[in-house]
Amino acid sequence: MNYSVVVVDDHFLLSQAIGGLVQGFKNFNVLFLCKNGKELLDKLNNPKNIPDLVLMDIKMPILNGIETTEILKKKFPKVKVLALSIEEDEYTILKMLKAGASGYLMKDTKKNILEKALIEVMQKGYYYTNTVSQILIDSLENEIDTDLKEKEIEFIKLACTDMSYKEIADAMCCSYKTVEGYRDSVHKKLKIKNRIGLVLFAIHHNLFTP
Amino acid sequence: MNYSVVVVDDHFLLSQAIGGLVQGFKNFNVLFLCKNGKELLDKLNNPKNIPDLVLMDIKMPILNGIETTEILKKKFPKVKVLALSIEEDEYTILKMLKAGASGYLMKDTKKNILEKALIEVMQKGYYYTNTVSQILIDSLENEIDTDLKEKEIEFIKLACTDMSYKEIADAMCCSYKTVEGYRDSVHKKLKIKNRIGLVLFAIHHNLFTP
DNA sequence: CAAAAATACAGGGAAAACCCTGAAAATTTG
DNA sequence: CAAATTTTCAGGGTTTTCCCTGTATTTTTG
Repeated sequence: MNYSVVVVDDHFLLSQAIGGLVQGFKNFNVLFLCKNGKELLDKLNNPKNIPDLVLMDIKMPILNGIETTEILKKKFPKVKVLALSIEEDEYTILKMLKAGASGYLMKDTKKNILEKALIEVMQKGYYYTNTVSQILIDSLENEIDTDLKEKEIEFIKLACTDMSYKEIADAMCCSYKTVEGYRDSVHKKLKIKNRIGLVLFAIHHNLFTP
Repeated sequence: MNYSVVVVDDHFLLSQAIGGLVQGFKNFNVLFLCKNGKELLDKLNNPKNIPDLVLMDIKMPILNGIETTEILKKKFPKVKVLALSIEEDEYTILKMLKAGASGYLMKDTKKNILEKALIEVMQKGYYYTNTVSQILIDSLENEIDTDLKEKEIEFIKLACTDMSYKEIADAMCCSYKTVEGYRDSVHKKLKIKNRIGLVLFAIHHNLFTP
């Protein structure tokens, strides 16, 4: 059995190099490479381009890994997604797995682990490292209260620019006092004490990419 | 002639994959891989480990690419350094070239460009893409006033946390008014209008890694 | 060594951010 | 449809940030 793989990553050298590694594995061949999620989804309109597995980076321009995975799994549930990211952040990992990824490989992954992961995902349907499993278990216990509303997320993204809250209110077409309300609830939910903390949270949790 | 290459990058898959690419090039072989600058410098204490060329990432834990290159070029001026980074930020590129790098490859570099760059660096002594050349020219014209003082850089790093300026003053063992002075001069130099802008600048220019 | 420049710090005022309480208006739900 | 909840927004006060002018103190430089 031979499996086709697509690598999606905006870092060209990385995707090309990973493609090379995958091509070297038994039973796997690389179909093509993509620079971002948009490019991948466009390509998949042609049935010839549908792979068995997608190796997907998370931080990407235009359409990131989480959004791309959500759309991809809706349209093509059979295509397996293996997340491949530099960041090892709990929140992001959970988001990616919720979106439908079958596994999550970190930046310190070695060649033979990549091969093992590819094989297990195609055969068992999933591959979780110990670190990822532990995060999953912890998340069940803690039940992280991070169900941010749409408006709150929109606010956070704007709070990551050098706009004042008054300017943010204009941009969101609402009162300045409403923006203060968003800020207060976000501060409470995320246990953050000021706007700098909010920016750092947003970056770490991929709500905002600087 | 056969040249030895060392790859320094905290992203294991990337360094391994790039190592694979380089190993495939004529006249080049990979000596070893490193996870950060500290690891590289330690290894170089053994004369057997001194390569002809180092492919160096910039964002790394412990010791970053700029600092590592500075130390490396002082101790071993003959070793060529080729920067290999995800970020294409003017300030960082200039810093890296000033530190002694013989070239700067961006994230969209392709396999054959990498080979060409390696060959040119070893033969001509340098390799600059059009983008990098343009940045160099622009910098000469604009003479970017970004010679931040030590204290200002220390301040910026602290301003990237959720500390108040009062707390920063305590941390820096100086008056609150002095901290305000640092802030004002930094705002002026970098043409920034508030603390969020400063954080974003610091991230983009690798003064701070979130 | 004197002039110039850089550095550390102050006063004081305006703007923005922070943080309560509370109350219409809209939405969800039994 | 009425009750409960969520969302939007207001008043008002405190703290922090921002920004100006100005002045000793130290350092650099001709």
